Amino acid sequence: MISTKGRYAIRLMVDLARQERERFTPLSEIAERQCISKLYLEIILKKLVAAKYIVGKSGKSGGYKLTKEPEKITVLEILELMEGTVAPVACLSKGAKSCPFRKKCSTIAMWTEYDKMTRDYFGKKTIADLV
Amino acid sequence: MISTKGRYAIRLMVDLARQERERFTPLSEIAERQCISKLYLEIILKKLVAAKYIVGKSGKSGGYKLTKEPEKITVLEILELMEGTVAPVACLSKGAKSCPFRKKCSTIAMWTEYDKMTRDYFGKKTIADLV
DNA sequence: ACAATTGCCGACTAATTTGATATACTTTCT
DNA sequence: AGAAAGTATATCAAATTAGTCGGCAATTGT
Repeated sequence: MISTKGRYAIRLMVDLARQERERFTPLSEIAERQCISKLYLEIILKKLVAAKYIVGKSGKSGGYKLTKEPEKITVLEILELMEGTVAPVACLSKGAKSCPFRKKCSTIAMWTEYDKMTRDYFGKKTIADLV
Repeated sequence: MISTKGRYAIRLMVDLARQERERFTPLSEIAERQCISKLYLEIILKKLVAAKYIVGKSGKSGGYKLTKEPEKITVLEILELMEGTVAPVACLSKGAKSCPFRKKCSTIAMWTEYDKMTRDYFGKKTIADLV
């Protein structure tokens, strides 16, 4: 299940996408609109800033804004950033240690197909689609 | 992400489906074949027995067997039994308290569609398909 | 210049889930 | 009787989740 970090991150990006493009939107404004704790949102924003999806600006009339068009940001990217992976099972996430049982595993094909479906769905969905 | 409970349960069902239909297969045999701790598998089997997917028989030449044809058991059923839900987000799982933010939520439609895809995929996949 | 505003950073915590393990007991067949 | 098997209950350590808190740094409107 997608955690609040991933879910909130998407809502946050959509919220920013709805604002005037060049304006810096303060966190307190977003938090209030989205009904999410400001303190908790900070953690999420920090990651998004580090990954250069948004930029922050301190001081009066500071805030956050997107660094690129919402059309060019997929939901998959954001989810992978926040959740680490969207793989349905541990053995399909990147960096997973190879499973010695894999060759005999009766279920791996099913998980692989489902993983592909998932990546396809979220990889085609952009932030702009949700605005 | 699907936990080991769900994943092991499916492998276990497939393993049983591969055995002679009326024979009781002892847990130790399954555990060895599937490389899963016998003690841990017990927890999983207990749930499957309680839900009447399999029956256990004590004593010598005892073990477990399926109660119905593998063609009639979907992966979705097993996953829901073991994981509680396959919903991608909390607000779509059954028994979730209604979200006051739902009407304004920019992402609920996406999650709902993905949830439908998921239920469709696993609802059509049966244990027999994995044998 | 300065005070208010806003982001940035690291640590902390409480509750829950996960992936088991251990022990004792009951049932059944030979 | 005794071995082989399932049944039941309890416990546990580690990780994850969802948040909170306090303080520092940057910026700007006046």
